[in-house]
Amino acid sequence: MKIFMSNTENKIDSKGRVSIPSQFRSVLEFQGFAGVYLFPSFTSQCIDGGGQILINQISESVEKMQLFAEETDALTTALFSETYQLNYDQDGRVSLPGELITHANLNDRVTFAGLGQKFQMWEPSAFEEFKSKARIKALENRDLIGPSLNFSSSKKENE
Amino acid sequence: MKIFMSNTENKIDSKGRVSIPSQFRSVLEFQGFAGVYLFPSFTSQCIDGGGQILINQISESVEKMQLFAEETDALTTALFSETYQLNYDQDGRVSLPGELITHANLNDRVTFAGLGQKFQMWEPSAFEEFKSKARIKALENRDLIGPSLNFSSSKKENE
DNA sequence: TTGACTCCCATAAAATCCCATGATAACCCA
DNA sequence: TGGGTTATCATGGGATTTTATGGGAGTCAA
Repeated sequence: MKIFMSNTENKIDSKGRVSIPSQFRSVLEFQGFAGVYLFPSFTSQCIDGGGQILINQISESVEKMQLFAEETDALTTALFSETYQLNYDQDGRVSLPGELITHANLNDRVTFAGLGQKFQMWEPSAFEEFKSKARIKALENRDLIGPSLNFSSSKKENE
Repeated sequence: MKIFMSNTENKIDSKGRVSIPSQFRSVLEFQGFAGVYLFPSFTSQCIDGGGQILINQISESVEKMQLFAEETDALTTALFSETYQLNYDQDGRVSLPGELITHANLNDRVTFAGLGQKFQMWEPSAFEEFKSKARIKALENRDLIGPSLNFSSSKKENE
């Protein structure tokens, strides 16, 4: 299973285009669609992104809901109305909708961060800040992760 | 599976015409019919819309109800008598029936919002209001959605 | 014949295609 | 192992296409 990992900082050019990192593209295309799905994160000032698998998971979870219920409308509005399907061009670039740029407070650079089945796009300095906090949380919650990871023995390596 | 997503604000011109967003058109045509089905929303002051798949879903769910004849008639009347099948022209535009314009309280602009298998048409400022409420409801109901979304991680951010 | 609707064309803005460049990484071969 | 060649990638920018929108002209029915 291919997943999104590592992080890279790319430029947003004068036309508003960004290159999707080539490693991410290979994950996306492996999922069967040469494009990305992007939406404002519910919890952070960043953009959440993923491929066909992520969208399928979301679609399936709402498929069985009632057709004409206000709750359904509210949920699907939150999920889909701010989600953008962007095919990238042959150079692997997309142009970001203004709504997403605003939400993530982007200027001319953006950091792509792989999170496994999805990824995030951050204003670079905001990402650095988030990352250092995430590291602390990860250490606190390391017992939530399966035994295959040997965090306890590596504790000392953090000097 | 192609679905309706993202949102765009389009103009209603002096002849009462509106462009169906091109991404929506590609979903509709993928369903085999170059037109839209529109009807007043049951629960909100907006227009519900969709393609052939949505209409099929509605028909099927009515059939499964096995109601008495009078009840079925009442339901199908309510559902279908106010439903308009509008073919768009070669520029992708339809002219909205007055009844729908009245129901959604439209002036010269309308926001198209994708909700997955259907979409909605709103007076732009009314949509903004609905969307912000929808976001809050979605956060409250985040457990309904699969683990793929980072809804759950937000719990920890209360610290 | 008037109004509603459609067809057709024009236009400006936005999105996309296409090609060029420099930087970096991967490769190859002596 | 080192040095040179090749491939890949991110990025810039011109050219082309698509899209939303305005408006003229034709069609049809009441």
